[in-house]
Amino acid sequence: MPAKEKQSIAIKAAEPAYLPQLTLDCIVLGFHQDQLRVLLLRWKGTQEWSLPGGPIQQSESVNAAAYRILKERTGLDQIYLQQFQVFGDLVRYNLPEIKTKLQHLINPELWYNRAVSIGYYALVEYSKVNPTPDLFTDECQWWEIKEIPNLLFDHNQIVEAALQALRQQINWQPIGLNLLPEQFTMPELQRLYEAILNRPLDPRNFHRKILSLNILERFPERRKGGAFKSPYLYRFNQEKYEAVLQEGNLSFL
Amino acid sequence: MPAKEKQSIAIKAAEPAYLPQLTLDCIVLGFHQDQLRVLLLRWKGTQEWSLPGGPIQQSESVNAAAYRILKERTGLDQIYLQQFQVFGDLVRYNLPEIKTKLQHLINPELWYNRAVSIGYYALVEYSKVNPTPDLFTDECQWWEIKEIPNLLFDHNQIVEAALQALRQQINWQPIGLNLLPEQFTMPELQRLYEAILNRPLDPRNFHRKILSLNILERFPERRKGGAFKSPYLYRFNQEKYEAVLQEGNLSFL
DNA sequence: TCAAAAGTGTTAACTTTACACCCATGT
DNA sequence: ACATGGGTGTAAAGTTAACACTTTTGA
Repeated sequence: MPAKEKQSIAIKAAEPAYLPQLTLDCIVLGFHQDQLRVLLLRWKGTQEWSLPGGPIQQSESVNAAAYRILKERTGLDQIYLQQFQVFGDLVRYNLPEIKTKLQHLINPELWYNRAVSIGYYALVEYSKVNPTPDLFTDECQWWEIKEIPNLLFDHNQIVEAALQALRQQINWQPIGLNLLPEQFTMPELQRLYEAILNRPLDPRNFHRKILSLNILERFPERRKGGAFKSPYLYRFNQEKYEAVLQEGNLSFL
Repeated sequence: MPAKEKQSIAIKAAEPAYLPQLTLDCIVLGFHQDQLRVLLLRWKGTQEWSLPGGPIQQSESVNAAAYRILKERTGLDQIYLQQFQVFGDLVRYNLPEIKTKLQHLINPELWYNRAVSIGYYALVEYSKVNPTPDLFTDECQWWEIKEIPNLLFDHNQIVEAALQALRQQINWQPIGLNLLPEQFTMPELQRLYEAILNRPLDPRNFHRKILSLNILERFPERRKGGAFKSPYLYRFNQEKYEAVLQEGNLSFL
């Protein structure tokens, strides 16, 4: 990278148009081929990966910053987003190591000694996402949750914390549906839950439980295509779903 | 207040020894005379109340800042503390109004246009607390949760959010015990739960449910003193309690 | 002896779990 | 015809909810 560009990126990151020493990290989760996946970015000129994220502008709320970042990285704007934890330890990762690894992109003097990060997880429909790198990265890609490499910063821990938070929440609220396309089959939904909870579920009990929430509508047609009995298609009833999310007083699975 | 002192307080608040534009608010909950209570501070020379809180030092983690503030306001250091939400809206309260109300304490020019606040709730044993005001306030007092006045900033909303978070958590974890003295009776514990959940509970079912957690030990003696049957005293078994907190896989009440 | 609050058990309703066979479809 | 995966019901176990009377104590 020419020195000029390096300089301008670095200045941008330090600009006082942002809240200093505060960042935001997003765990963007999708579901594809029976696997939970997370969106990661590869930093320019390196093989180093990290979560999408960044600073918060003075002129936007923290939630708006999360939506903005998600919009930039995925192209989507109607997204289920959940703030789940603040990472505020004094030493969250090996800063000298980061400075060295990224010195070709960011002037080492411009790093804060510490920053606090607000963690969000987002649930998105895999097929609608258009993964887009940011200024510092030149690749944005889905990774299977079980194959995530060593990430920069404390991002491995943040992913782990996000998954724990998600597993908690899924006990109370039918979050899983945000990860599926508009039409989906019961076995697909079940595999999604199995992926999130990381354990097998009984199909008969699962079926009964989900239907008892009364947030699904079954289509008359079935999905064709495999060498087996065609499954029914469902979609979820947005209104009833919202009502259930509001109340949040169901225990689930 | 003499101009000199005003100046020094103001400089302190703006000192770069703190993370800029980030603060922390603590909802300190206690239980006394069958009522949930919250610790509030009255600002010097005003009748205005707010939550304890403040900025985070560069040299301390966010959690450490919360413990520090709690220690300063209550004298306690072994406290159940739970980070529950970040308040990051662009406009969280009427800033010009705040500047005016507190201009005798803080130079209006020193306020940030916005700040993000990290909300913590703390559960403490009422009788052990020694309420202590901070630099800006001259009174620190318990208020019944149902009688909280209009607070400065967005603190009424923050209290409301804390209570909601607490009610959620109490479904999973036997939090209530943190609010009671070492020895307590079953009816006391029940009244605590009723205060948090804001609804009556059946004493027989409650008794059974709590005991089934296996975290309580009953003393042979009973508590004397009222014109009625003396209740048994209990304490909780720290080890088993910790184990239950860890797992967090019990649904409760 | 009376008033106040504590202690305690049973049943019905509901929820959760465990479990296995037949069906539809494409090759 | 067969391999693949989808759809479906029932019974037992466990959990939750509803409900009322007797006991102890101090005044």
